Amino acid sequence: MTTIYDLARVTGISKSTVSRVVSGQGYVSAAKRQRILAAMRELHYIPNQRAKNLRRQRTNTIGFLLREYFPLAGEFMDVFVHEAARYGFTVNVYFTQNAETERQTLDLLASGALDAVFILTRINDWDVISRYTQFGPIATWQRVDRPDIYSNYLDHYPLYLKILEQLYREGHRQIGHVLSDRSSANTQARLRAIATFQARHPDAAMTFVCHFATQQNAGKTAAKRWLAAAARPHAVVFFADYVAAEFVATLRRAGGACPPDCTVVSTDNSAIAKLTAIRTMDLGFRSQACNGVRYLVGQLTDQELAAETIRPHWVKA
Amino acid sequence: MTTIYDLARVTGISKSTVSRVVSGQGYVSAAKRQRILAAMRELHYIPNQRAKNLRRQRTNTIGFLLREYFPLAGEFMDVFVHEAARYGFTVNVYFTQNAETERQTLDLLASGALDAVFILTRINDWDVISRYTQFGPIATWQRVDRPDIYSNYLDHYPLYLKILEQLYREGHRQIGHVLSDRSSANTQARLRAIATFQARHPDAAMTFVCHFATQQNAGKTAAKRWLAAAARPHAVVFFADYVAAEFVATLRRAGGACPPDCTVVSTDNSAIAKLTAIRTMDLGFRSQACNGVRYLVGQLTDQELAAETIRPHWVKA
DNA sequence: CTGAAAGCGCTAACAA
DNA sequence: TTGTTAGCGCTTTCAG
Repeated sequence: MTTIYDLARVTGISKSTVSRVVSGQGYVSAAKRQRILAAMRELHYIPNQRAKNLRRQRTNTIGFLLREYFPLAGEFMDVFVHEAARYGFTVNVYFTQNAETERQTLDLLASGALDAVFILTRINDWDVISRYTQFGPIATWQRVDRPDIYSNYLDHYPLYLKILEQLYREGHRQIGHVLSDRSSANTQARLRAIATFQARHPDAAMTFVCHFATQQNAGKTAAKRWLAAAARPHAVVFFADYVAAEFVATLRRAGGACPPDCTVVSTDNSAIAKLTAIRTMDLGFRSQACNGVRYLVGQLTDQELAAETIRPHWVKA
Repeated sequence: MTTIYDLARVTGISKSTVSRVVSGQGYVSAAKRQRILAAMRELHYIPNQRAKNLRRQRTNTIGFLLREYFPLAGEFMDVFVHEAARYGFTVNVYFTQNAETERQTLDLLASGALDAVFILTRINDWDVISRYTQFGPIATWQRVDRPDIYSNYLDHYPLYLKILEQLYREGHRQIGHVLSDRSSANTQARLRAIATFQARHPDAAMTFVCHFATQQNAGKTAAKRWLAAAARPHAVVFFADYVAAEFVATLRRAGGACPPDCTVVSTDNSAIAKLTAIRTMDLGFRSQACNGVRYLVGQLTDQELAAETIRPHWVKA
């Protein structure tokens, strides 16, 4: 490993001048710069990142935290990593699994291993997570209203209402709902939308409602319940494309087809929706990923990076 | 930020003794240990990772390189990150995009930002990549035979032959092939299997062969070709579940169904195959991910970590 | 068992 | 424009 010290020794120029050339900061005479540059090439000099990190108190690394893997997480990460790279940041992935591990991972912020953290799906209370903002900026995909945690969320209430109204217009009077965990803010918004819709249209039956904490097997279970239901809803709205796709696949295995047996609607616009031809509404996760990065980078570099505007829209099949 | 120095000052004990307690290395009297431990708690001490990294010439970070995202990459990473975490390593994700960027990313090995590198999909020649092994161990998902780069590959030749024989046994005499890039070692193995099969069964027609460099839109294009083909093969084997799924979706949009119009077989055992009920053979990518991690960690920590044996098998739909 | 001291490789304030 | 110097926070000999 060639170091800056070697370059200084070989060229007979001081370490600091070499450092100036290497980092491109400060004035150096053309003659010396050339000599140093030549030596750099000759000795295959590559600056030591670890030393830089210690010295500058930065690692240019963002932690990407999620409880566990789900297909959309991969697509989200794709966008996130690309956007971070644009600003010279790299992304470290962590599966948090439980509250304890999540806290330990957040400690990496305090230890200086991470400059910032993005939480795709959380475990601990926001109060707990919030404490870590003293060590670095935190952003999340989830919906929170806190001054210290950035959340680029969308209110699901009007959107869900829009979906329901659309189905009503198409003639559906029995609509099922497959929702995420009850505690999630988005689920609560959707439940409120259901209540509003119900009040508006007393002729619509909204009795089929399921909740799932994870995406794994949710679609399968929902399909079984649908098959066993006394009054099967002819339209079901899902909280994730993956779950919707699993629902469709399970139904198909049981000899059904969606449609006509059941109209399936979801809200991600993921690769899976495209493949399985599920009707889906794009809620702008790609923009949310970009905005998350921009907020974090903005905080770290003390600048205001413009956020992309999220435009939810139906994806034509 | 509390440092080891603060702890020393507060307790009146030397830095080195504090360090011994913090790192758990070396002998320290019970009394002093208690005093230090108490101070650590009181001052919320968290060791600085950047300083540690510089000092120990290690970051405990593995770089995960891929050209671009594809659904299976996400599932692969899921396993990879979990396995790395078991050994105390964290994973940094990089999209390499072009040869130049890939080289720059490999430079991170030389800069000490990364301890080791795993290459899911490469761009540069192995000769180029090989040079970086002087800076740290390199493993890959791709098939290579080199002493310095670890590759936990599977010979696709016998497996592909097995798939073809199975289809033949089921009565198929016209089999199509959707393959990856011609330059890939796996594709070459599959082409050899096709040749062998052809020689063995002259009554089988193997005229439908497509090659695709990326997974994006490959299935769609293949479907269009299939629809336009003079003699449509009633069975097609794909190099990736995602591509197979896109093929099926495109055909379905055109009014077809697989089966009976076309039997679709693939080789990943991904989440998508499960959702779309595609017949697929598990080639053990999960084990390959684990083995990749184990090799790299083994090299870094100078031990021999047992590799999982890969057992390819049909996945029952 | 403990402390002093050297140093990982780089940066930046300050002086010249 | 350049060099000297003082660290960043931690680990690890080496004496004591």
